[in-house]
Amino acid sequence: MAHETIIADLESRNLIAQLAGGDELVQHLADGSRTVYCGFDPTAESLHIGNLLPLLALRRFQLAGHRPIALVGGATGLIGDPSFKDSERKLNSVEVIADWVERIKPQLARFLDFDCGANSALLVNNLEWTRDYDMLGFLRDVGKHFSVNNMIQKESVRQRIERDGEGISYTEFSYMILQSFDFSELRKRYDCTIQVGGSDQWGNITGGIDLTRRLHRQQVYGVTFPLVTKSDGSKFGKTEAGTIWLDPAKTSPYAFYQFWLNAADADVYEFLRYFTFLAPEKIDRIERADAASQARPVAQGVLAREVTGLVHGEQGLAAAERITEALFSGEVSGLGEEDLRQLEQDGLPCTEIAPETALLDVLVACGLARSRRIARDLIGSGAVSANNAVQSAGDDPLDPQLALHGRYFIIRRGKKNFHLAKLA
RNA sequence: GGAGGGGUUCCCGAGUGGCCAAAGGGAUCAGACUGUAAAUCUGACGCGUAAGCUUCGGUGGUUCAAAUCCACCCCCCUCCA
Repeated sequence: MAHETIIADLESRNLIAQLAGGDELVQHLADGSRTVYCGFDPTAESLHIGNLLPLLALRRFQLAGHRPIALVGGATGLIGDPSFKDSERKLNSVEVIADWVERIKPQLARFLDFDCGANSALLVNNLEWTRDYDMLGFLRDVGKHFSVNNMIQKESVRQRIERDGEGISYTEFSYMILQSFDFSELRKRYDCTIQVGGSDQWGNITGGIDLTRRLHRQQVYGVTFPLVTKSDGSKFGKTEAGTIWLDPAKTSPYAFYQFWLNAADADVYEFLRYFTFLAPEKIDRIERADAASQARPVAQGVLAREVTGLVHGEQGLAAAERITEALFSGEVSGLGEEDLRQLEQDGLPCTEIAPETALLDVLVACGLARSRRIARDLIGSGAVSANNAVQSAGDDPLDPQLALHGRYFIIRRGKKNFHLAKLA
C-alpha cells in the first residue's frame, strides 16, 4: 500500500489538472488510506470512453490503498449538469433515468474491487439521500449556504448566463447544489474526503468543499483531471460512427480496439499514460523506440491491446484481434467457413442478403452507404471491394464466383470499413 | 402580461419574391500520398440512373412563382412588470 505515491503517480501521467487543497491534500493522502469518490451521471444507457479516465483514476486510487466510491447519479441525472454545456438539455423521464442507472452500475463495478478488505470499493446512488429530502428543508438547510452571486461567477455556467441567445433554467442552475450536497453527504456517511472528476467538474467540486465546511466544519479536498484533447482539435471519443461506448453491445470490442489503434502519433503516448496502467518509464521507452525507428510506431498497438483488455477482458481483446488480423492482413481468401462464423460471432457486422441483390442495395443494406446515390459515388471512386476485388458495377449483383464458400462476401468501403454479407 | 430579437440542410451561419437544394466555414465520407497515422491536394456531401421529387419551426393563405410576403400557432433569447 503505497499511499504516498498516488499524487506523484498521477502527476507523472499528466493526470492532474487542479488540486483543491494543495500540499495539505498531498499530505492527507500520504498519511493513510482515504475515501475518494467520483460521480457518473446516467446521460445514456451506457458509459462511454469519456468516462474512462475518471473511472480508471478511481482504480488507481484503489491500487494505491485508498477506498473508491463510484457514485451513480440517479438524482443528478434527473437534473442535468450545465457545466460548460452551451445549451439547456431536455429532461429524460424518471423511468428512463432509472433504467440507465441500472445499466451503468455494472459497468462501474467492473473496474473496481469490491472485495479486498478495508479499501473495498463502494457503489452508491445519490438518489438515496435526495429522494426523500423535503423541499423546504433542503432550501433552508442546504440552499442557505449558497450565494447566487457566487454561483453565477462560476466559469462553468458563465457562457450560459452571458452569451446572447442562451440561457439556463433554474433546474440546471441548481445542479451544483445537488452535487455539492452529495460530497458533504458522502463525507458524513463514509468519511469520504476527496472528490475527483474531469476539470469541467472543478466548480461543482469546490462547491462541495465549501458546503462541507459550512455544514460539517470539515475539510475535504478535490482533484481534477485534464480534459482529453486531440492534437488535431477534433473531439475525443467520437468517430464517424458516433460515440465510443463501453457497452460491447453498442460498440463492439473490435470497433473499440480499432478506435485506439487509430490514435494519432501526436496523441498516442499521452493516451498510454492516461488510459493504461503501464509504468510511465515504460511508455517513455516505447516513445523513444518509435521515434528512433523508421517503421510504423508500435504505440497504437500497445494502446489498443491494453485498453481493450481493460474494458472488454481477454476474450473481447482476442475477438478484436482476430477480426483485425483477418481484415487487414490483406488475404481474405484463406478464411475457412469456421473462421467466418467466428468473425461474425466476434462482432464483425454481418448482414444477410438475398441472392441477385444489386451491389448498390447491398451497400445500403449493410449500412456502408446511407443511400443508393452515395453508394454509387463510392463505387465510382473505386472505394468498394468485395473479397478484395474492386467493384465497379453498382447495378449488378455480386459475382458468385467471388463468394467465399459459396455465400460469403467481405465488403470493404474505403480503407477500413468492413462488413460481412452472406447470401441467404 | 408588455416591448424587442430569433428559429435555415449534421453544426455554425449567409440568404429577405424567381438566377435557391439554398453562399461560406466546420464536421463527415471517398480518392491520391502513407503506416488502417499526421499534414497536404482532389472530389462528394437531401432523395433519385435520369427526368424530376421532397426540404428552410408548424398550419393555412397571397402569387404564374415563397426560405423570402400575410395570418394564426409553437418554441427560444433579451429587457420591462
